[in-house]
Amino acid sequence: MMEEQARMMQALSGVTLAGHSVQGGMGLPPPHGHEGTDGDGRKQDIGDILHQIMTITDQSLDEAQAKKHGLNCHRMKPALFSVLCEIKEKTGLSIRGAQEEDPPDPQLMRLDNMLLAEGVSGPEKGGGSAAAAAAAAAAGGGADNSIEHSDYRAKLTQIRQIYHTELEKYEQACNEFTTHVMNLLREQSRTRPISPKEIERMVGIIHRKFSSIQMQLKQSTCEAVMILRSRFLDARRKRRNFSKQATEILNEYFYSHLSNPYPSEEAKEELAKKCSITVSQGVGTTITVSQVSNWFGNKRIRYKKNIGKFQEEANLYAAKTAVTATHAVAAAIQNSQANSPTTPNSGGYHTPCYQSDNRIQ
DNA sequence: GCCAATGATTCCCC
DNA sequence: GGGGAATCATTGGC
Repeated sequence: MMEEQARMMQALSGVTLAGHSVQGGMGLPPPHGHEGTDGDGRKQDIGDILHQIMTITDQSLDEAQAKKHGLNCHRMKPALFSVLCEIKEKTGLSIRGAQEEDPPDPQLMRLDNMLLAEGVSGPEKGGGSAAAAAAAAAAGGGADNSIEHSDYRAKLTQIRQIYHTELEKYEQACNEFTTHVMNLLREQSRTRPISPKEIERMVGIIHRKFSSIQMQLKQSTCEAVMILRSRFLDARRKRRNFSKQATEILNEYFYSHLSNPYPSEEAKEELAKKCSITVSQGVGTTITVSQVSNWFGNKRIRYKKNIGKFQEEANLYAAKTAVTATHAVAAAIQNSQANSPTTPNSGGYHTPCYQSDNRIQ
């Protein structure tokens, strides 16, 4: 370090301070040898000033402060600083400067593109994202997957919010830190040679550090989205057999409406609700309207294809519903006898109407 | 492991 | 858009 300083002093003693007057009128006491030739006198001046700077740390605090103040007010200070800055530029810093123009990181670009495609970064599209729709489409889902769809969107929105909050925090911290460092360097530039370029470089370094942190955030956000997507799609792709109770409810409806096994939207909703209640008691899953539609679609075709095979099942449900109907009628009669005459209880479901003929076309 | 059952998906038609 | 038909893919019993 001392060798470096000595080298700099040596170098400076031969430097021409272009554009700066170095003659007389100094804030400090006149240096020795001032009466010599003009060139020699200047060299001697600079040598003395540098000597004072170098020895400032060896003095007491008060002395040093006084000397520092004197040096700060010295009319040659700007010239000296500019030369020192020039030397710094020409030495190590210029090498670092060459590394500044980094090409855009391809990994960062990939992450940015992905976050944009998933709807995490960039403008929000209706609270969800095109990706949600794309995911639904990729899974081949029909229009009615609202439960899973909204769930996916809600989680994606959550990720989006966390991402933006964190990003904002990083940006704020980056700005605060940059301002702090810049102020510090500006303050220090009064006592040591710091060029604006150097400050710029320092800002660049800080920004790069913070963007590497941001990259980590982007990476973990991408991972979170990937996990969410895979879970969402897996949940849709995996087939789960309906519970026994759910199948019974659907079969009861099917065989009791064999003449017209096409439940209305309301009936489908009601069936889905009923099935979900029974299923949730057992497995913990819900059945959607589209699943009910699928079930009836499959059932109609399979029944039609092989009526013989399903005959036994049809009889079973016919008997079962007949018993239920008998009980309902008995209860109604009993009820009418006990109270005033009322209409027989038609039950929560549809009246059984089993027919031997197949009306599916 | 095989195979029937079954829920889901896709394509096509009306 | 809903339904039929074919097909895929998974489940569960043997």
